[in-house]
Amino acid sequence: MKQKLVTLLQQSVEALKSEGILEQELSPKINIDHTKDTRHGDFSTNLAMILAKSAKTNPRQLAEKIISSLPEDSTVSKVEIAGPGFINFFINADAQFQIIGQIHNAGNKFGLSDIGAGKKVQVEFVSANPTGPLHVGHGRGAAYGSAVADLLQAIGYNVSKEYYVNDAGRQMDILATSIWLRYLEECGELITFPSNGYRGEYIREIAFSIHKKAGNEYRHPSELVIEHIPDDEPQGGDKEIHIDALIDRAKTLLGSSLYHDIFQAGLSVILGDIKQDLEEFGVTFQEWFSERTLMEDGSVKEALKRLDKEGYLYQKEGATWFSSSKLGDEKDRVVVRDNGQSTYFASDIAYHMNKLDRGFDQIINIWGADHHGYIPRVKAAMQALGADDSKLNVLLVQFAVLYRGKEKVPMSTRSGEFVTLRQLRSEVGKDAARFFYVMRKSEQHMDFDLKLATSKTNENPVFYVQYAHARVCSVLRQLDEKGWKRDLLLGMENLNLLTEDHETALITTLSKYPGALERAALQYEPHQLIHYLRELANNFHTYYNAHQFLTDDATLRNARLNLICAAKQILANGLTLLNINTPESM
RNA sequence: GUCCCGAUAGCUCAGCUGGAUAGAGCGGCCCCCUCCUAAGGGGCAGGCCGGGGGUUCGACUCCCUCUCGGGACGCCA
Repeated sequence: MKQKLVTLLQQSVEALKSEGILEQELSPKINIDHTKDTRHGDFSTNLAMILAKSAKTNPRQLAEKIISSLPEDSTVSKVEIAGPGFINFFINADAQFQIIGQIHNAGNKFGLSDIGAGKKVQVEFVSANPTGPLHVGHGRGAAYGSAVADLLQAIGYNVSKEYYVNDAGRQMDILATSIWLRYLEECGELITFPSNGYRGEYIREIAFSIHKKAGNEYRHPSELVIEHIPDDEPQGGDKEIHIDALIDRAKTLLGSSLYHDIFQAGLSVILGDIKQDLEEFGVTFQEWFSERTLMEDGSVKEALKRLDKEGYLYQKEGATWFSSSKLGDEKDRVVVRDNGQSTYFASDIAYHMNKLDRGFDQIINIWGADHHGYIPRVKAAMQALGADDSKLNVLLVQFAVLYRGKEKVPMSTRSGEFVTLRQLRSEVGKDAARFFYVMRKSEQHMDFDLKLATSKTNENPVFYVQYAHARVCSVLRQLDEKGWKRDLLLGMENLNLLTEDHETALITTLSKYPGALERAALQYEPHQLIHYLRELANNFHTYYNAHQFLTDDATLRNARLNLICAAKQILANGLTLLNINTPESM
């Protein structure tokens, strides 16, 4: 409908050009908006106000001329000038009704489009270190990332969802060592657990199962384990030095093969847990990309070689630096440490090189907001690799701050004191969790009150939307119980009986769905879709309370049924896209 | 100190790439089930859109500045 009005206005502008009223080279962007107030018609444009200056006349006069050279069209019943120079369009009711038939014909495909034209987009998200279960902070990234990806898919992009697994590096060594120490405890050794180790209960569980399976195979006396190890922080030492020494000790005592066993056991259990957790949350990935493979297959070396070849690497103080400051970063960054190990950032450069090589037209990274300082250096790396860094789009997600009532819940992965995504799901359910997470703008701080979210009294907006869907289903069941049958054709032929204010409002809202979906997708703002669905549900509930659908008059009844079934379809399309269930009864 | 994000009703937040009288939910008060699930609906009260400048026909929206919150600034990942 919008497109149609744009075309009509374009024709009018062309006509005015040839009359010499408007300048030839003018090609204004034509803006059509839904009106907020029905007294202003259905659509409006600010075209006259935009062009008034260059046409050297006032907006209302110009609007007059635009209207008079507007071609006749059967869908437009009235055109008015209002306010400072808005041109308001009133659409024929018959044309408005068409949306119901369109929704019925397209079904669950209604709203989908090919705006993306099949362009390849990669969305990388969650990518939490596999050192423990996902917590509620990761949950937000998961919900947001999958929503963004699914929305882009819906408007015709070819989307690939990916999880980058940080299965290399010091954190993983700390994990392996933590497991080993718990294992030693399991064997009966007396161990003072490092303050910097992973303290979660899941570590003990992994240790327990290793002990159960392998007995004392990995056991060493605690005296040997702690011999000459520098003090931990509580004893006045440095916790980092302490844990690094323990890692070295683990590697020495166990040897690389046995150490790798422990490492691998930890990784596979935790990663398996994460995968299952996400799957139950309705989040799936095409690719789980391992950081370690980048190191093992030489990609990291290759990436550094390319940077070196372009003259972006130099040596200083025993380390290798990338001169990212030449490319917009605030300072240069180390890529190979003085101990010969490459940094996390080096892996990241290789990873993005890999993404580029895979030929994505657009790369979207979803990161926690605390990583925003990384954006310039990654973009710098992409430029250094000869790529267009505008291909990379980093979306930031603020952490959710948890509250229990008025009390802030402290969270730290190390201390093991955190609320997991799994706990959240079991308490509030998948639907509520996803809905809540995506309800807010991603870069907005979010207060997540567990008490409120876990309370059985439902102030939860997800039910409001789901209930609208269930209510339509209920009406259809009632129809059946009354021994009536739905007559689709009869309803379609009598849509013109839908003249109540509530009905036109609902129809208008339905017609906004494709636009809402498109905007939500292109702006990476799934919350816009949520807001749309709430508006739609509200329109429906109001209508439901004001009018009886199952009237004795079969023509009116079937017309109304067609309308509410269209509403049901859109509710289902939107909720399904967000991976939220559409219950038939509640 | 530099950078990022935020500041809108008592609370939590929207405000659709600058538009007409700033909205919703919750909380408060008042109404609506002989009627398709009241997990619903209707109404009332509640706002210097953080302050101040600027651009514009027009600003919650864009620019500058200040104030106040949150976060980031490692040879950690």
